[in-house]
Amino acid sequence: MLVPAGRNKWILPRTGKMLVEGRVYLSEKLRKQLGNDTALNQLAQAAELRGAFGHVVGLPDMHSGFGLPIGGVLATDAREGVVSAGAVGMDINCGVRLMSTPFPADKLSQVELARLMEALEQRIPSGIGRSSPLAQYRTGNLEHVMCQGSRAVVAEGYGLPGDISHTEEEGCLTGADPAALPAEAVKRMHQLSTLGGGNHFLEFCLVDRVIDEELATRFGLAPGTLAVMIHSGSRGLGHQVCTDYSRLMLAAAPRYNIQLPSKGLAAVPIASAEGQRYLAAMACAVNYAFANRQLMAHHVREVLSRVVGIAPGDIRQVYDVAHNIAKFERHFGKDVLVHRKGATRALPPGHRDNPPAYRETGHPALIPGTMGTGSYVVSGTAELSETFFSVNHGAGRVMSRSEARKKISVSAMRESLGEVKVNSSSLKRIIDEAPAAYKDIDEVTLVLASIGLTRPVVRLKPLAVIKGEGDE
DNA sequence: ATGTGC
Repeated sequence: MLVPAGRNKWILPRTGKMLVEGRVYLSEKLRKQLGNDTALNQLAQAAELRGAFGHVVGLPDMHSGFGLPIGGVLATDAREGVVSAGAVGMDINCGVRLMSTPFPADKLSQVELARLMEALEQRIPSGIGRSSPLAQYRTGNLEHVMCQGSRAVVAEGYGLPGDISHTEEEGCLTGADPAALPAEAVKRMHQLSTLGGGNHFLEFCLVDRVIDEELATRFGLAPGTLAVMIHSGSRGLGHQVCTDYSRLMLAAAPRYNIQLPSKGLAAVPIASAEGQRYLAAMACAVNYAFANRQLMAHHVREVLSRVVGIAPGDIRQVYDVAHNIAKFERHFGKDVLVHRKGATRALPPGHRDNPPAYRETGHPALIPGTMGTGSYVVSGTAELSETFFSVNHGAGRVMSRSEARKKISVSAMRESLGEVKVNSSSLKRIIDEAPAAYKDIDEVTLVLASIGLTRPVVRLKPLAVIKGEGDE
């Protein structure tokens, strides 16, 4: 199915109803690992959607998802093209925030680390179905959060102004309209400041390896220091927006003479009333997710200052990026809607959409690895234009959750975690997140770096991780 | 990913 196109690069040729070809970035090893995964079919199907522009992209962590594969990018013509809820994904603005500290990680005792975890667990509920620990965010009257994102909660005292300038879109995607939210979604916006389950986590880590000294310095990441990574999204709200609009798009597509390649890729014209409403509802969920991570970052500051005495102002936000989002951008001289699903934007040095602090360097792109293994901070280069300035969002699964539960034993998982502290007393409840269920983060991250599309900046090593538990 | 499935 894939035709080699140079080192770590493959073409998915145009066949059948595909309007554009696919470009897929995999090492030989990853291509073998992917095999004939349905992800390649899903990528080919996405290329059939009206207005598909340039090429569809499969990133090194790609694996099958609902509609578009996770680790997939689809750009559609902003005027003539469609928008697909499934091409953004269930967890709208699932994303990652990285905070740096000046604190030397080797000065942190195991007792202090345990205390940090305990204190954070008290403040941040995790797992499925949990409600906000903060009364004012359980009222359902959250129009300001939907419309202003991070800014709304920083204004209420949860954060520092620098957090906003160090967040993608400054923590607020334009075009949000709470009136576009489905009734069922409105019922589910009581979860601000909660972590969630699955691959979401809150991690204390160490800036372990500095690969690019100049960029690491510019990003404020000093070797040996303690850092914190928050991986979470829009919780039940985003899930409901995707579910309801995907169903609506499926019903509406025939009215616009749109032939759908699959249910998961249900789509309507961007210009249609349904398309506009989806984008307005999606922006609400995007902003809710930015605010969610903002609130958790506030708790991280409080706990770090209380337990180990780091001044809150010294805990800086490196950046916050979205992994599941659709945004209007300009590429190859054309206005397009870029759907990124399990993909992170990574703008190159000098790009005007960079935040001012990172205009010259390109903003940091955050790639969380698997629990217990490691994560990367990378930066995009000008050559990354061929992926619409997108990089992989993680390591990518090699097994489904159910497969992982069958094949991985608790003892094997415990061994693979090594010294990493885990909050969960029952590894069985998070076994679908075992490192063995994922690809190798080093291998995956180096695919784009080795062909000059990204510059790896630092590798982070986990010290302790908080995960939401599922069922046994 | 998810008050976890048409």
